[in-house]
This record gives sequence, C-alpha cells and structure tokens, in this order.
Amino acid sequence: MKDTLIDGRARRAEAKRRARREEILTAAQRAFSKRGYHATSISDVIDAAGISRGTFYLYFDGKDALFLDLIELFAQHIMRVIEVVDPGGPDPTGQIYQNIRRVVDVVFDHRDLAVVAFRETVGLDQSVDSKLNKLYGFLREMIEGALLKGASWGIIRQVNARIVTTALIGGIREVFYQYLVVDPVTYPDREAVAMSLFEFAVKGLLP
Amino acid sequence: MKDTLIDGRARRAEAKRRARREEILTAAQRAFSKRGYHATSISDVIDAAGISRGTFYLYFDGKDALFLDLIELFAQHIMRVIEVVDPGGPDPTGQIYQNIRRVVDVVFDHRDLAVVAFRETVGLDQSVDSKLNKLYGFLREMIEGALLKGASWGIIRQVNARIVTTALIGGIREVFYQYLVVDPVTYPDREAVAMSLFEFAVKGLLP
Amino acid sequence: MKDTLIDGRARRAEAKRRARREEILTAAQRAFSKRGYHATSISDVIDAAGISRGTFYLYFDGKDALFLDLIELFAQHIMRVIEVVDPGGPDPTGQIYQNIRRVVDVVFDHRDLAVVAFRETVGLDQSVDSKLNKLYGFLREMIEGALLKGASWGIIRQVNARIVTTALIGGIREVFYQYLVVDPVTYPDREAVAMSLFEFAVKGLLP
Amino acid sequence: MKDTLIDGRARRAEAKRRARREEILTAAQRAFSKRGYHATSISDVIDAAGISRGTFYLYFDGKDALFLDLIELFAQHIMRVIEVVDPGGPDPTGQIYQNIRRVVDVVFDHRDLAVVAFRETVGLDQSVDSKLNKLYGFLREMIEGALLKGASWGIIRQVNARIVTTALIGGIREVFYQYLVVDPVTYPDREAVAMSLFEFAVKGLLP
DNA sequence: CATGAATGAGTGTTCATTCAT
DNA sequence: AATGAATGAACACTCATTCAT
Repeated sequence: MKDTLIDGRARRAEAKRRARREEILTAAQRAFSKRGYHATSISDVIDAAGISRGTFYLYFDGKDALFLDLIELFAQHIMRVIEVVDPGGPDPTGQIYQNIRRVVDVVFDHRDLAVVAFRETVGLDQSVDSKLNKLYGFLREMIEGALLKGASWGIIRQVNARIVTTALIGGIREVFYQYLVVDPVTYPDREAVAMSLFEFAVKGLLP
Repeated sequence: MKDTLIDGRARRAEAKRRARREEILTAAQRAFSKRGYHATSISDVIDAAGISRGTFYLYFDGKDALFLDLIELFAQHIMRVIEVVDPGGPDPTGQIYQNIRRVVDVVFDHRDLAVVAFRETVGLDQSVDSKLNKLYGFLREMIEGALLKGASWGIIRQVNARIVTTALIGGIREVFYQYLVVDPVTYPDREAVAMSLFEFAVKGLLP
Repeated sequence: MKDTLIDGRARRAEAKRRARREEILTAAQRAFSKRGYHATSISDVIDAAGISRGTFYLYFDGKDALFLDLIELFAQHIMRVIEVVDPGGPDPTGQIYQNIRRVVDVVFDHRDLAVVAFRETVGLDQSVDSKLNKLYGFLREMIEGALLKGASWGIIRQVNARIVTTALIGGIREVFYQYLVVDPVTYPDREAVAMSLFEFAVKGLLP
Repeated sequence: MKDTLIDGRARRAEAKRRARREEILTAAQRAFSKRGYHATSISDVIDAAGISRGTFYLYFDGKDALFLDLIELFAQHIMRVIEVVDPGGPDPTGQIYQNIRRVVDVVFDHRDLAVVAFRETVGLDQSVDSKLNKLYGFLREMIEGALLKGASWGIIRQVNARIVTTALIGGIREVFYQYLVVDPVTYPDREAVAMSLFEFAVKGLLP
C-alpha cells in the first residue's frame, strides 16, 4: 500500500520532470531557430521556457548539451522514417518518393527543430559536428547505396554517386530551409513539395 | 602645381589605403573561413592582418560590416561570371555547362571567401541576410529564368521552377562545401566537378 | 500512561535526531577536510551523508553553521584534555608533556576534524572567527598561565609570554598539519611526536 | 631622432604599464588580505584598483594568476633576505637573529602581502600550492640545514630537525599572523618581536 | 594616419537556500 | 520528518568598440 503510494509519487514526479524537460526543449527549439546557436543566450531560452536560470541547469548540462540534444532529436526523427529502398521490390521509385514524402512530413511537423538542424553548418563544435555528421552520414549512406544499387539494376543512370548524393542532400536541405525560414509558408502543400523534390532528384531536367 | 602635388599625394594615399583594405579583407577571409563568423574575433583578424586594433576600425565600421564586405565580394565574383543562357543560341546546354564551369573556377580560386559565404546560413543578421539574399536572388533569377525559357523552348521538362532552382543552388552549394571544408582536396579536378554538377542538374538520375 | 508513551516516542525521536545529526557532522568532517571549506559544497556534504538537501537544512541553519559546529566540536575535544599545570605539584614538566600527549591523541583520533580546524585560518567569517578565537583563547590562556606561573616558580626562563604562547600554538598546529595533510602518516608514533613537540617547546635549541 | 622619439614613447608606455600593474597588485593585496582568496571577487579587486573589468584582464590572466603573482612576490621578498648561517663564522646565533630580524622587516613592510601569504593554507590549488611549497621548502631547507650543521658543530642540541623546523615555521607564521590580523599593532616594536622569536626558537623555555 | 590601453555590457555557469509536496 | 525541484544572486571571464596620444 505504502509502496504503491511511493511508486505513484515517483511516477508522477518522473512524468512531471519529463514534461518540464520537454517544455525546455520546445522553448529552446523556438529560440535557436529564431536566432541561431551563437546569438541565442541561455537567458533567451529560460525566458522562453519561463523558468529560472538554475532550473535550466537542473535539466541540461549546459548550452552545448542542450543544442546537442536538439540535433540528436531531429536526427532520430529523420532516421526513423527513412527506409532502405529495395530496387528489386515493387515500384522502387515509389519507395524513393515515399521516403521523401515522410521526410517532408517530419520537417514540417517539427519546423523549429528542422531549422535548428539546418541552420548550423558543420564546424560548430567537436561534439555537435559528430552528431550532425552522424545524421548526414546516415542519409548519405542511404542515398549513395540506393544510387549504386539502382545503377547496378539499370534503374538509374551511372553517376558519380558521391557527388550526386551530396548535391541531393544539399538540394533537399535548401528547399526546406527556403520553406521554413526565408519564405515560410504556414501550410505548405506537402504533396507538391515532395513531388517537386522527387522529380528534381529522379527525373532531372531533360524532357 | 601645388594641386598636382596634392593630387599625387592624395592618389598615393588613396592607393595605399585601398591596398591596406585589401590586406585586411584577405586576412579576414582566412580567419572567418577557418573558424566561422562567431568564433572569429576581431583580434584574430588584426593579428592575421598585422595591424592594430584601432587601424581596423579606421577601415571598417565593425565586425558585421567587414563580414558584409566579404559576402558582397563573393557575390560580385559569382555574378560576374554568370551569363544568361540563350536557349535559341548555339548549344544551350553547353552554355549552362560553361556557367557551372566558371562558378567552379571562382569557388576554387577564392576558397576562403567561398567558405565564408557558404558556411554561414542566412539568418545571421538583417544586413548580412540582405546581401546573401541579393546573391541568391541573382542566382535564382538566372537559373529560374533559364528553366522557364528552356521549358518554353521545349529543351527541358516542365518543372516547378522555383523549387528546382532552390534545390539546384542548395545542391551546388553543398558540393562545394564538401570539397572546401569537410573533405578538402588541394587540387580538385575542376572539369570533373563541373561535369558532375552539370549532369546531376541537367540529366537527372533516370537512364 | 499516555504521557510515558509520548515521552517514549519523543525520547526515541530525539535519539534518532541526535544520531542523524552526528552522521551529518561526520560526513561533513570528511568532506571539509578533503577539500576545504570553500571548495566543499552542500551537495558534497549531503551526498557523503546520504541525506536529501532539505533534510540538511532541518538539522543545520546552513553551511556556516555546520562549519561552526565542527570547529566547536574540535575545540571541546581539545579543551577537555587540557589540564592546568601546577608548578608546585609533582613533576611539572611531566604534566606539560602529558597535556601535549593528550592533545596528540585527540588530533590523531579525530584527524578529519583536526584538519578542518587547522586548515582554515582565522578570518573566514565573523562567527567562525569567534569560535576559533575561543579555542585559541583557551589554549592561549592555559599556556600563557603556565608560562607565567612557571617563570615565577623559577622553573622556566623569563620570556615574553604572549609571543611565546602564540609561537607555541603555531608550532604545534603546523606540525600537526604536516602530519595530517601535507605528509600524512597512517599510524604515526604518537609518543615520538609528543616528545618532539615537548622538547622543542620546553628545551629549546641550545645544548 | 625619430627613433629616440619612438623609444621615448615606448619607454613611457612601458613605465605606465608597469605602474598600472603595480597599482593592481597593491589593490589586490589589500583586498585579498582583508577577506581571503575565495571571498574576494574580481569586482572587489577592480573596485579597489579603480579600473574596469576588462582592464584587469589586460594585466592578469585571471584571479588565480593574480593570486599566484602575489605569493611569488612575497616568496621573493622573504627569500631575498635569508642568508645561509655559517656556524664556523663569527657569532652564529647572531647570524640567526639577523635573519629573523630581516624577515620581521619584510613582513611588517609588506603587511597585506604577508597576510595574503599566511592566510591561505596549502591546499588551495595545484599551482598556488607549488608556489607556497616553493617558499616553505626554501625556508625549511635553510632552517633544517642550519639545525643539522649547528648540531654537528655542537652549537645546538640534537633534535628531530624535521619536526622542529616545521614547528619553527609554524610558530613564526603564527606570531606574524597575530600581529598582522588578529591583534594588529600599527607600529610594532620590530626589535622586540624579532628578539622574542629568536629567544623562543633558540633558547627554549628552560632557564 | 596609426596605435593599443581602456571600457563595460554580456556570457555561461555555480550553489546556498527555500518551500510545496 | 523528509524530500528534491526550483530559485536567483553572484561569479569569473570575453570581446566589440572607443579614444587619447
């Protein structure tokens, strides 16, 4: 009886703690996405989160750790929805499209987070770099593998897979950045964005 | 007589001033490209330039203004080599390739400057943004115009010109960034880089 | 009947409370002796004591008060074993030696506590000062009294009792500090330490 | 002509710089001696010195470095006036007395500095420790050497040189501390202080 | 023109203490 | 009685910018 009481308390405390952490992460996303990592101070974050200075350091080891968590979070979101394309399976290009479509969803469902991840280029910091590189390395591997396999199956052209992979990532990144930051559209036609990216990536410009 | 003397002096002084300014800009390129805008201090720049603190502020209004000048410089370099593609002229795709080829030259001839421009994403600052947007707007216009014209001439497919333009710029940018920062190659095969970018942009992935 | 019940409860509660207090004091001794007053945080103390933050403030008014209690504790230990030397009694110098011997025992039986008291010099804080001064004042009085009485009985030389007392205290303190902190010996030969201190204090350097 | 002008300027600048540094050191002595290392903030120091925050860091690497400099300064003062006692020379005990007398002068001529050095016990910090240990090691060596040599010449008693040396240093330290902090005397009778210390150290208490 | 000493607002971080549960 | 999440004042330190020389 008492144990369940204690457990209940502990559970509630744990839930509250998690919720608070989430709140801070959300506030940080907004703050970082608005002004970038360097220009955002801890004061900005705690003001946005409505907490005190000390409380922030109760939940995060520091500014770097917070930022790292955000990058990690975004990387997980993206990596969760990417599926290896099977060129021998049914409708391989359809599989590619579905991957793009799901990434579009992740990005527009987590706008601030996506902006944070896209805004800062590699080169910020050792540990941030490694997180970003983990994400980009993952994407790279997926895409490059698909390109090579697709070429061997005769589904796509022989191309310099490395360069094309890089270009694809950059292209997709830029399109999102445009939609999210430079010229934000509240409710973008996700289908259209995905289709455009897909066509650009797959069909090229020649008629 | 005295006027010519003064003019001579003034001219010499002006030349010296310009040379000094150039030196600072060059030093700043190296500094910013190595560590990024935020991590580079004015001390880094003046140490690299071999000038005193005060002198720096004699030539530039401040850190932001210096950075702005660098962006402006790069934008001019790029904008100078881009030529409007005439779909009715001889070998229109060749014209596109030549544009890409010339951009490749600019980037690899001004590595530090290019890194500075590519490293910091839009969003640093109001005025930096406007400079970068001017550059990107220019590129955008060129490419988008070519796409639309090309489509109307039946040379290229009907695509969402806006999105594809953005993707192209992002793709090119990313490829350069990879070559310049992440995995730098001292003497890249410019021809090969240009050709890969060209093929990727124009031919797409389908066989 | 109910009263005795209440009394029993109260007594048991009081005992528990005292035990808890003791535990915290012991943990604090270890913590303070290891890292000094300033470098030791309340977190260090409560971690060492295995209690929660709030509990600590239930037993002590704060960090200063805790420290004060430790100093007080040490002062009591020392003051308990010092006995007034009777120059007219049997073997007066033996009495001095026995005092030193007992102090040696107290110090080595309460190493951590001794280190705490010796480490921080007078000047930390108003109230800490007064506690330390109480201890030193007591020692001072004992020693100075013995010196004066001894001189009047012709047992010891005429000296500036105030200065010599101070020097004696400092000398003893330093020797202990050396043994406890700088060059700690797990099982020092207490007899030898006491004898050295005694000879130094009493016999001087002349042959 | 111009060179001498430049040299003159540089010399004046250098002199001014040195003077400023001295001012800060003096202010820091007062501040640290009043409240101790930990309780003294950089704000205290710069307020006392009448300079701005930034200026402080122009002259010192930080709080630790400043403190280190003070300890070093005191160590040099002391070490400069200590002379090796030659037991075969004229009046060996007189030589000891002269050493003590000179140390008394140094201490009372640099009260604040002496308090800073005496207040903080070994254990503050790695580098501070090493500086303090250098000073104490030096004193230790001087005194221990004199004790051993003196004993071999039959001038002083056979004693445990290590312990006695420690006790002497502690005794002297405490006496100074008393005069400087606990019960400060504006114009102490330096001769009397030196003589008391000397008698205590050399003659002991027996008649 | 050129200098570099001086400035002070701003940064990320710590920690003794409080108080609702 | 016991807890530990929350607080915010305080800290050491940085750096873009100014200005007397």
